[in-house]
Amino acid sequence: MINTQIAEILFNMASYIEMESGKNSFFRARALKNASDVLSSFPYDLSSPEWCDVQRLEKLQGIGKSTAEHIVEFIKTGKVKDYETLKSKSPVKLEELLRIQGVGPKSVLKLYEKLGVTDVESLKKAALENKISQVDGFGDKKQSAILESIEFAITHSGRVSISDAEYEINQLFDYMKDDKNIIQINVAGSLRRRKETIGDIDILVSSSDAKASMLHFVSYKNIEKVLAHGETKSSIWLKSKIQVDIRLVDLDSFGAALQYFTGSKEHNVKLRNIAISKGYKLSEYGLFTRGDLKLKEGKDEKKIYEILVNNYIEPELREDQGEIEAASKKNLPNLITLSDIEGDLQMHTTFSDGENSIEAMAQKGIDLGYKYIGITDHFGKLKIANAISESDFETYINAIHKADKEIPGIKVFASGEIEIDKNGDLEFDNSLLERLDYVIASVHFATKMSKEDMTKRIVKALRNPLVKILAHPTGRLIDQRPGFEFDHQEVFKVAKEENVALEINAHPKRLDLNDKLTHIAIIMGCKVVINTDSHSIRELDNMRFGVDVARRAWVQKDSLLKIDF
DNA sequence: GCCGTTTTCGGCCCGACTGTTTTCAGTCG
Repeated sequence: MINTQIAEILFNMASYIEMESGKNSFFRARALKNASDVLSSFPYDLSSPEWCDVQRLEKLQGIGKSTAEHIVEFIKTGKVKDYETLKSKSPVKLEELLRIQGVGPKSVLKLYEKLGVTDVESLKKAALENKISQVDGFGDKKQSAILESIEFAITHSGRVSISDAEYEINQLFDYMKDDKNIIQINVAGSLRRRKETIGDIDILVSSSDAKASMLHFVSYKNIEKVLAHGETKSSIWLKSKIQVDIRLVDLDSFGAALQYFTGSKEHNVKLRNIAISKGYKLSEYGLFTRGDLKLKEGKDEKKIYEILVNNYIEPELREDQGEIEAASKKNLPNLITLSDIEGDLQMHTTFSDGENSIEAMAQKGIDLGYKYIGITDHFGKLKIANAISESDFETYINAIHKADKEIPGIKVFASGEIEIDKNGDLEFDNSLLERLDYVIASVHFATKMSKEDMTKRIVKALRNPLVKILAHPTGRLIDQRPGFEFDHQEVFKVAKEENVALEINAHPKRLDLNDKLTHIAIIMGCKVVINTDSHSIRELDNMRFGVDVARRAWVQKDSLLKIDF
């Protein structure tokens, strides 16, 4: 998305400015970084006509005239002149060097001036030649830390999926339980906010013996390297290349610390300002009355929210997307939970590319407490997915009907995932499709169309009365490929008119629609349906990741698809 | 560069940790 690109440019501009030694450069840089944060969590497409406007953008908190002009310039020309100038004036490849942990703009400047370091390659060379440790302010430890960070950066792609992060944290928590000094332990940060990808994992611990608990943490067997080991804060790299930061806090501050370290940064800034306006000071140590600095509340996160904004705000909402205002007006959404999910309407069996039988999927559905499942094997020309042909149709639908009849305790719907062809038609005999309980339509091929053509293609499929669900609407794969381009607003509008539910695909690689688009869709009145798109019984457990997306998108029960087929 | 019950100038969050120092700068979150 273009928002991310612009946010990245602003961040990079800030880093170049930070390298300058001008009087105000520190604050100019911070302002740009702040603007970058605002844009990276901004839910609307900045390139849309309503937002690509300097005067409109300037009204956003943290965006001033100059940043607004950069944004519009980038959308119109694909470049920001000031950024190009900064880059061309600078002798170093700053963006590349800053990916090395522990290396910041000041170090880059010094290493360039003293050693002529301009990129990661020359940085590595200087370290191997033992030159970095000779520079003022650097030493042996710093030099070897830089070398290790370079190695790490090569093998570490950046963010990991929420499912990988969750797997790691479960293992680590099992280990931490062996330390009997621990009174309380919680995950914080973006994992607690249930973001789709996680940069690093933050955990918070209260212990009767802080020193011992910290030692226990840094002795974990899956550690690749201990980055920091202090009294109240330590950081490690796991062998799986995920960074974990731990904080030790007093039980009396636990709620405040949990609030603080859960973030997001933007949410916290706003909450702290509310605290100030109400005569308090909020920090990770507690909520204090401003004059005498008396502790008002620290232990209980819920109470802090209640004092400041009348209502507890769920972690998934803490992105400064209006949740603080909504809380103050007692207008927060009543978020769905996993127990609101009554079934799963997209899954594949051995009839196409799945691993398990219809019966096995149904049994697992029963175990999960579902009222229904929908079998949606691939149909038509998708050879790669072993799709069901028109001549196989009879066998397939009979097998589902048989399972539905013979397995008590769950309704098994007969359905299929049908490809939307380039023209927007369903790639299968529609008279056969009519015999299914519902049709789930999706795009897998010919995705490199113009935005206009793709919009027309999807809209035409939505107008087909057989189609009840649009599966993984954007086709994105997290960290692998961006979604295909189409006019989201137009598609959502038609989905609402035609009563087609938009899928939140719960597979951790997809999570499509994402939180931002889902939020826009439900505001426009669309229904959403969370499906796992499972290809095995194991994957049916992924439902929770879809629920995370829905919660982050403010989805309440009345926005979920109600079965009427 | 951004912002404003301190509103067009003057201030901007801050604490922990590390490494290199002997009181502090840089980085990170």
